[in-house]
Amino acid sequence: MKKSEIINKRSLEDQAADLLRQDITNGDLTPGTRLIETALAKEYGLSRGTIRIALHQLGSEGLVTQVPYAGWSVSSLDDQDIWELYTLRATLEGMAARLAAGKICDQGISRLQLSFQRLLALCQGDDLQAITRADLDLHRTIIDLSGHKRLAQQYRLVENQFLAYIAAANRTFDPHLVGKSHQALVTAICNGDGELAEEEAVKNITGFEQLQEELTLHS
Amino acid sequence: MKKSEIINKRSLEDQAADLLRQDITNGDLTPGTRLIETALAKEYGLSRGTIRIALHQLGSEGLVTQVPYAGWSVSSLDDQDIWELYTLRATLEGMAARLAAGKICDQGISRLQLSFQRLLALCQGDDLQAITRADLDLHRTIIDLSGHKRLAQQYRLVENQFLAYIAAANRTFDPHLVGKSHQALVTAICNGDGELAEEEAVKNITGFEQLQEELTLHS
DNA sequence: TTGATACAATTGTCGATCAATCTGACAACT
DNA sequence: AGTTGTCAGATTGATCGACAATTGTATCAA
Repeated sequence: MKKSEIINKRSLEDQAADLLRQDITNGDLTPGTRLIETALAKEYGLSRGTIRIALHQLGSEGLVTQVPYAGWSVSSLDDQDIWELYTLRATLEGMAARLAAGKICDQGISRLQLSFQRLLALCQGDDLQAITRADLDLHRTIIDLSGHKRLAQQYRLVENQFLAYIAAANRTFDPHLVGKSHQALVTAICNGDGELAEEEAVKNITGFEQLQEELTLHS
Repeated sequence: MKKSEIINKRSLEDQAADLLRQDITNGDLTPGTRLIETALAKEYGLSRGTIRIALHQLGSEGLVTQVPYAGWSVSSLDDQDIWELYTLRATLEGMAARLAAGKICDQGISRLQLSFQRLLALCQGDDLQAITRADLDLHRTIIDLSGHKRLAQQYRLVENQFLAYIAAANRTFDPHLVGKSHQALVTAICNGDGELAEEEAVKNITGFEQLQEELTLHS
């Protein structure tokens, strides 16, 4: 553990962006909410210029939208956007799973199994939020094991937008399905079978897409 | 063609970022070049704050790197970075080719063929720069035909870093190979064969990767 | 060689200021 | 009724000047 990661050296710009990002992905700021630079500056105790850079940052991440001279607002997503997030996420996760399987090592297997076991344990209960966090942690572990910085970065963009959408939509799911659906993926990676791992990762996400479709048919 | 796209309403921040981006991807600014906020502000006739936002933008695109309190510089790439760009680009282009094949229409076929023919024609000569531009245009057309905004956006990030690297490395290639290697990809998309199109797109890029490896073996 | 110090360069951050543009409300006109 | 003009308020676009924080470098002493 590096000391440099403990000591707070992050610029205020980044910290402001972090706080806002968290509020959006948590669902505290719902899509459509207006964000006023001066108001945020006063609220965070920072200058307008600092807030401005943070908002531009979030804008490039797709979390907030800017209308020139009119203002910023939390991005809202239409059906096309949701489709884009699902398909892109599937492709990126598939790639990560293939790479991770190709360079898996003992330590990697441990990390993966640990994360997976935690998820399985939580799936016995019904704390949906905790399950979601564990689910995300598992996926992030796979991305991490791929050892691909840019892939991780692009995945984070998709994931954050995805989170903002999920949090706002307030959807529910069956805890039992979540745990099982990851079994094949985890074992494929641990076995070093890249092709199968990629296939399972994609199946994992598009499976949820189908589930999503069924649910929306009712409305 | 929307009139709103003709009238110049772009903010100075964006325009400054565009200019810098172009200089970097063109190779006018080589990796490692230091960028000083005050100097740029004076050079562009803009205030420091405006330049600052442009630099932050380019930073999130991976084109420039920031060392706190020390300065900005044009990003340099090591072997790992190059590998990341190749693999990520292959995956994204593969996805785009698959999607494009799945929704190909007559107009799309026309656009694709036109772009491809232009590339073929240029490959008879030896204007390497023109060939590169035509090559990029063909790839961008495929990305466009996928109808996936986020995919296009993420691809652009990879492409720009790629361009900066290529421009700095000043590599050469055989004009004849470039034209032929795209034939299978184009026909696969026009035939609506998504699986094949994805495969060919990936093969297209990783083929260049192998070529790259051979070249680096000499050094 | 090492360490301490001083100094210059550069970014980090702030605050104030004015211009440009969007928004909404309301009046005027057809 | 529906369109157009006008006005005031809100918000961003952009500039400037100032100072603090940090890094990098050169210098000198032990």
